[in-house]
Amino acid sequence: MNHRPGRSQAERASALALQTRTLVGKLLRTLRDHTGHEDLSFSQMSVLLRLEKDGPATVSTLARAEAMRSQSMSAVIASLQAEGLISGSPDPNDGRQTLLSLTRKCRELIQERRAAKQDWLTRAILEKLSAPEQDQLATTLKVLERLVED
Amino acid sequence: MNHRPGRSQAERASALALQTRTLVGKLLRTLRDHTGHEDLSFSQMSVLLRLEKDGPATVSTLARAEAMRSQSMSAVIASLQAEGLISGSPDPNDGRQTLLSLTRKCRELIQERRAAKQDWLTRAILEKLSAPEQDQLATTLKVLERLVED
DNA sequence: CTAATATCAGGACAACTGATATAT
DNA sequence: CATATATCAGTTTTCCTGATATTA
Repeated sequence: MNHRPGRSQAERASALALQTRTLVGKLLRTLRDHTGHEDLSFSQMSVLLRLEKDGPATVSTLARAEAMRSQSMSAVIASLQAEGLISGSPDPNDGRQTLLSLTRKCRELIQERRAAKQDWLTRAILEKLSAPEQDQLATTLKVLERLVED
Repeated sequence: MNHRPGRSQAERASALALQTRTLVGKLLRTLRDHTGHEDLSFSQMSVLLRLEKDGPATVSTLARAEAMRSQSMSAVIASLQAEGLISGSPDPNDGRQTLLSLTRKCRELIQERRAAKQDWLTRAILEKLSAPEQDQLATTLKVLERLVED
């Protein structure tokens, strides 16, 4: 169905761009809906999951990882600290930086949620995508990463 | 690299979910940055491109297509009408509905922008993705569509 | 009368810009 | 001094909820 004659590369890329753009918007809104209002926000959740996966990080590092300004990330961090989910300790090697890590309370919360399968996206991937489709998603995510790298 | 022993399906799905979540956030912010501030917003652009591709539509239809409330879509539409980019005419068959379509001015604007290759995402797809990667992206987009369908 | 469409009003949240303090 | 990190303050944008008018 692709590469059919009469359709230029540019037209094809343009159609792909529209599809991608729309899907990003839909996924964002759907994720936000399913993350829960009295719960954690989209950005808060991203930060927690990242810290859990990669270990302690600084505000700047997290901001870059999410393609967000450090001022915006500071606000996310402050809200998470206010809820006792992450804690910061000064970096002994560089006084400007603060190393952020998950509190025990947060780790327990994540474990609970994971056990209760409360993450909508994880559940959707498990239930609606076959193993080959999951592989394909993983590969495409790497490709898309290239687009936002700069 | 996938399906390696010792890693449960659930862990794999969880990791994929994190990657997906992060990418959605990054793509959204990157798209918003590149769409231009004094220009059209992310949502405005999505609506215009959709109307161009699929022809006239109603507020409700557009809202559903973007997984957004009709009240929110109404606001997007109002802003586009204020700029003279779309026009609405009452549906003769159903007095509740208004059929929205692109104005001549808007079509010309889109053509100009396309000729000037001003859409960042289209350009990025053309320049950074090989033809097979573009095919793969198209297939994965369909898979992801299933996740947000409900 | 019930359901669907669209809009108005008000509010919450996310992320921005600009300015500032501190440490390298 | 120039650069990097982090935060404070103020603002904009986007999208939401709830209520209302209109038409099917």
